[in-house]
Amino acid sequence: MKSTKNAIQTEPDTGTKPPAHETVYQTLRGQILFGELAPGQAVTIQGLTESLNAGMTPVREAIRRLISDGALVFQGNRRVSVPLLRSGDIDELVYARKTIECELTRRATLRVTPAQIAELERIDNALDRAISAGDVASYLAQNYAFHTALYQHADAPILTDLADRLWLRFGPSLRVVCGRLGTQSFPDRHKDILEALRKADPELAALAMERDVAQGMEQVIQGLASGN
Amino acid sequence: MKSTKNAIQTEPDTGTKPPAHETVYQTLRGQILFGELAPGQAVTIQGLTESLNAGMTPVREAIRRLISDGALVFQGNRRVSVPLLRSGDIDELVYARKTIECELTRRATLRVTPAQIAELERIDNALDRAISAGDVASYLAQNYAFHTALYQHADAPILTDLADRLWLRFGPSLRVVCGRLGTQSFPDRHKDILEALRKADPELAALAMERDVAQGMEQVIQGLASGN
DNA sequence: AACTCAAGAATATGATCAAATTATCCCGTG
DNA sequence: CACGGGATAATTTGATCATATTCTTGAGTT
Repeated sequence: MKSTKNAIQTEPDTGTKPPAHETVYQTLRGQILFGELAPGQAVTIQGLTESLNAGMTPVREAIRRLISDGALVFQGNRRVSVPLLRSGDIDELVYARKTIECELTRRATLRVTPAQIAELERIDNALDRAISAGDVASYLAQNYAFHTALYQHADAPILTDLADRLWLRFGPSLRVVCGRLGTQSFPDRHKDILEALRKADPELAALAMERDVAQGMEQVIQGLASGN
Repeated sequence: MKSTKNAIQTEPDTGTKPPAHETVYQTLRGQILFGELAPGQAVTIQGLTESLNAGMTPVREAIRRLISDGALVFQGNRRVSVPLLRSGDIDELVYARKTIECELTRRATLRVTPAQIAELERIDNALDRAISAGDVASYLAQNYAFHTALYQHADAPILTDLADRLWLRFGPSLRVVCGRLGTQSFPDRHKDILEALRKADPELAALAMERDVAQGMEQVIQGLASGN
C-alpha cells in the first residue's frame, strides 16, 4: 500500500528516509491544524529556516503546498500568513463539510471492518478523556484523528483530499474557539456515528456525521462572534 | 557598493513585475487544463526549465503547488507525471462536482446581474461556434470559461477553489475524450442554465447544472472505457 | 540472473540580488 | 517651541541562481 500524499507515520523498517521538504510540510501542517500558529500571524521563510533547522528551499516548497491547501494565504505583497475566517467563509465550509464528509461516512460505512471500528472506538475513548481533562491540544488531535481514520476507510482519495483541505481552513479558528470556551461545551456526537457503523447503516451514519459537523461549526460561529 | 549621491532613478520602468514562479505555475496549469500535457506523461524539472526558459527554483515551486492541486502526482520515486483517472475516481468526481458546482450555481443565480448574464451568453455563443467548427481546443477553453465566469459571481471563494481543483483532475482526460470523440457529441446544456439565470430561479439553475455535469462526466466515462 | 558501476536527474545548501517595510530625520506649520 | 507629515536611508525578507550531494536507474559484466 502506497501512501498517496499525507501520512508518513510508517514503521522504521522501510529504511527510506523522508525528504526534508516533506518533513517541513508535515511539521508546519500540524502546527497550523493544532493552532500553534494563530490566525493572522505572519510566517516568514527565514524564521522557519531557523526554528525548524532546515534549508531555505524545503521551507519554500512547503509554504507553496500549504498556500495551495488554503492553510496559508499570500498577502498581496510577498508576505504570507495564517488566514482568519469570516462569517461568509463559514457558510461555505458548513455546506462543503456536510456534503463531502457525509459522503465519506457513507462510503466508509460500507467498507469498514470490526477491527477498524474498534480502533475508532479507542480514538473516541481518548477523545473523551481529553474532554474530561480539559486538554485542548489532545482534544483537537484526537478529534482530527477520528475523522481522518474514518475517511481513510472510505477508499475515496479525491474526496478525502477535499476534506483535508477543509480541515486546514477551519483548524486554526477551532483552536482559538477552544481556547476561549474550553472543551466542556463539546458533547461527543461520535457515539452515534460508531453505533451506525456497527449497524452498517450508511444513511444513519451520514445523518450522525451531519449533526457532528453542524455542531462543531456552530461552536466556531459562536466562538468567533464572541471574539470579534 | 555604489555610492551614487543625488541619483534618484525611480523609473527603471519595465512595468509591473509578476513573480517568476507564479508565471510558471499559471503556464503549467493552463497546459494541464487544456490537455497539452497528456495523462501519464512524465514531467521533469530540467525539461521545464528549458521549455519555459525559467530557473530551477521557480519550476520546483510550481510543481509543488500543482501536486497539491492534484494536477500532478508524485510517482513514489522522484518522478512526477500527469495523473490518469480510474473509474473509482470518476465516481468521486461526479459526486463532488454535482454538490459543489450546483451550490455555486445557486449562489451565483442570486447575485448575477443582467450584464453578467449577457457576458455568459457571449461565452456560450463562442462555445457553440467551437462545437460547429469542431475546434476542440476552443471548445475546452470556452467551456471552462463559462463555468469559471459563472462561479466567480457566486462570491464563494472556498467553494470556487474546490471546483477549480476538481477541474484540474479531469481536465486532461476530457481533452483525451474530445480527441477521440470530437465535439459533435456534446450537446450544449448551458442554454437551460442561462434561462434559469434570467428567471433568477436557483433550484432550476442548479438542476440544469447537475444535468450538464452528469452529461459531461458521462462522456468522460464512455471515452475512457473505449480507450482502455 | 545477480551484482557493480556509471550517468543523469532531483534534492538541498549557500550566496547574491531585489523589494518592501520600518525607522529616522528634516522641514513645515500651528 | 512643539507636533506632524513626508521623504530618505537602513534593515529585514523574499526571489533567484549556481553548485554540490544523493538517489534512482539502466547498462554492462561476471
